[in-house]
Amino acid sequence: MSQSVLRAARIIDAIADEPRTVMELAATFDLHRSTMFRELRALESVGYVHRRKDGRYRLGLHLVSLARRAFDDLDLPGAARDHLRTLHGIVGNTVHLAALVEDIIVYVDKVEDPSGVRMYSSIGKAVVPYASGVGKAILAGLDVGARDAVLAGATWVKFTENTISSRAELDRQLDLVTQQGWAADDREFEDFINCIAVPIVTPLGVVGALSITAIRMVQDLDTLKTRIPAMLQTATLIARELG
Amino acid sequence: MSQSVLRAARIIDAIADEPRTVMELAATFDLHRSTMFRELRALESVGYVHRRKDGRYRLGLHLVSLARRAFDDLDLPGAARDHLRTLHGIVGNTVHLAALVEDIIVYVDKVEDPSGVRMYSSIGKAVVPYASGVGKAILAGLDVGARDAVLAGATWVKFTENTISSRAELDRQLDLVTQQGWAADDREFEDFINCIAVPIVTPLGVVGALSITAIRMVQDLDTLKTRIPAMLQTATLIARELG
DNA sequence: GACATTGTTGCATCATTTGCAACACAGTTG
DNA sequence: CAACTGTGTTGCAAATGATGCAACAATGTC
Repeated sequence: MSQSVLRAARIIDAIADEPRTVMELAATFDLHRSTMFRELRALESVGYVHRRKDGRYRLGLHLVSLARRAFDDLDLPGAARDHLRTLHGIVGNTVHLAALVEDIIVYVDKVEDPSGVRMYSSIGKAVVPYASGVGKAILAGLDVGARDAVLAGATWVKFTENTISSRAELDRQLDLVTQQGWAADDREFEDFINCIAVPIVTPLGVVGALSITAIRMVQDLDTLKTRIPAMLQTATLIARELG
Repeated sequence: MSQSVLRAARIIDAIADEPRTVMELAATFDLHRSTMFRELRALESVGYVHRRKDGRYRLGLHLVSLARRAFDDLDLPGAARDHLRTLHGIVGNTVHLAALVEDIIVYVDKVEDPSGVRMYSSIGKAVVPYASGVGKAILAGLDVGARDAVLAGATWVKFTENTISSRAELDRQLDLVTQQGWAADDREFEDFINCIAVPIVTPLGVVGALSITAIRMVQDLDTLKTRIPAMLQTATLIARELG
């Protein structure tokens, strides 16, 4: 059973790449025309591919409706929950999880440091994208269009002296974030708080980010940076669990 | 080859319905556990399904990335083009095609009545959702959330005496549109113009609408209504071509 | 109008998938 | 704690389903 399904999946991928004819696909997969024809007919009957008037096959609509549900079922908090707690056990700091939900970034989970100061941040609260570690970690992984959408309502309020206050400056920083794979918030939202964030990247792109936070006087940014490897691994584990 | 693929598709649909275990699926499809296990492993290896920690399978992320492309490839104007011209040949009136593109409704094609008056409406122009036949035909097919999104920027300008000028009044009319399957624009945008519109509905939901337009003095609304069966059939043909 | 190319179907062969049995592992119960 | 129940997982021989072929249909091309 695996062979048929595997090949069907590869055929669908080929069609996703660009619409193809029966002959092209038969040649690509080294199959007889008749075989490929039957395969495509089967895929068409379940709505996975669709035959255009010109004879080429493209992806079918049923795939889209499936994906909508797959996306709705995507449970970032659920997938992350245990890993965040494990990370917290390692680093000790408050750990935040943020998700990108339709152009806005929202905190969806956090693990407080019981011994430390409780910080003001609540689950469900929207994140200021340009003034937070998770915001920057997520923005750095988006293409221009998506980045524009997230920043559409940006007011560029200067919360602190370090707050990024222009799109140009932000874009410059995001380039760096993309390169290094993590983002810092160096007193950019609150004067006494630092944080480091890493994106959670699935085959779909960035779906969220996680961060660790510290009071500046207790731990400086360089101390937090030593935690980056652990954070990256946590992010990878969460991504794997998602998909 | 068809049988394996067909069943795989049905299994995926079952999982889309809600996450399932190997045993449940084996029972549903009357297969041995081992067989279903192997099937799911194959589907997992290509990213179509994903095994959660609790052992249940849910849809995989690869499906979502496929769907994104499928959706991008969706070519409403291309699929509609010939059918619109055929319809124009039958009814004679100016035919418009509108698409719902990310919360806004846009004219994407039209067939002018060469003998009639050229009407002011251009391809690419955004439609006023509450003051047009195609707008109402589309809105009627959307759920509350999507309807809210489309109407987010609505100004409720009264273009004519008949223009709908409140959400409540619109919602009332849309109920009727949903019931009857078509929408009218009875001098609601321009005093001298009437139109009838029908939605184009795919398995994904409403993706657009088409309309026929007439100068009120030349053809009244009742005359236009006689064209509804032809329009509905055209919409069905277009939807079929899309999917 | 003949030719070339691709689409489409029936059929016998062949390969893949299937169910079984057996083992592994976890959670549960007496 | 040990036996048990339910599920996950793998090897193997039987059986079902997929494959290529050939032949025909349909379409476009020279």
